[in-house]
Amino acid sequence: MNRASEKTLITIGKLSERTGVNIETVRYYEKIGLIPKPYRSEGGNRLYNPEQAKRLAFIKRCRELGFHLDTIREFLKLVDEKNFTCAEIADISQRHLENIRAKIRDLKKIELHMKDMLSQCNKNNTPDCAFIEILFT
Amino acid sequence: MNRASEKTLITIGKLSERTGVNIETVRYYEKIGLIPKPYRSEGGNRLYNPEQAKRLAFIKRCRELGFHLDTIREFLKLVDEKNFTCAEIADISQRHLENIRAKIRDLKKIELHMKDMLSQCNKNNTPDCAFIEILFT
DNA sequence: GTAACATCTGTAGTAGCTACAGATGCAAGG
DNA sequence: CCTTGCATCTGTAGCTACTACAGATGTTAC
Repeated sequence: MNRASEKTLITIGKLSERTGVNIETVRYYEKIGLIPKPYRSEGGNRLYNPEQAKRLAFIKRCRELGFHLDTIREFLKLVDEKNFTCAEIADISQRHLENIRAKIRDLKKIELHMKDMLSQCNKNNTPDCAFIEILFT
Repeated sequence: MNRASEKTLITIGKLSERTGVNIETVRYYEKIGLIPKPYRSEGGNRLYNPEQAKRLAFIKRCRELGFHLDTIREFLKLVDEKNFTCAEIADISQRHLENIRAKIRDLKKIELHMKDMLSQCNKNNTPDCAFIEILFT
């Protein structure tokens, strides 16, 4: 650590604040080896540099897109080893996109089914409910 | 147990087969009190009657619609106690429908974002990937 | 120096299953 | 009657991706 990097080191609290990733989650990512072990202060508190913050932000964005941690791990490995091609990344992402589309289709089916059943309900204060009827028989 | 009911009792394997619910899952539902404890054979094997099979099928259908076990538990309690109104059931279901719609909206946003990023990829066998670029910076 | 806050480690809990291990139950064939 | 082989049994541990503590320290501002 040189003087310049010391200046830019931040605590886990600041890191969490800036990336929007929970402190506990940051420690969890470290534990499972998704992010490297950070520097420590003399007392033992974690200290992160901008590079590590960038890495965490990347993970956050991938998570928001619904990627599994294992897939993110794969992305990071490829990037770290500078051993990836756009075709390869695009392929993984394309498959993920298909999964998302499949999920949307599934949910739409459920939505339709729910809507349909609810439309058959009288919504009265009586114990005759089409929704329950349909599902129970 | 009378002679008639004895005839219709089925093992957990048959129950699983007929309802499409995994054997382990049936035992899990029993453990968490979602389904009542079944009869047992002299040797100790579980035996189910049609009523219990119907209950399990109801749970299965609710799960397929994405209801949480806690909600299903609530449904069953209301039905068991014959203490429900259509309005009440419809209300719970309506809220669930809203959740499903919210999920669909979220997934559609992700789909769009993914599609957009992927369209910027050159898909070459080179390590310059728009997808990674966008997420890393 | 001390109060107040941040961070530390380690463990246990969440949902809804699933996957064993190792011991029995049970039904059919010889 | 006995064996073979499949079905079930109990109990525990694992999965994903976190989250929530407890109880002990680090750090900072006054």
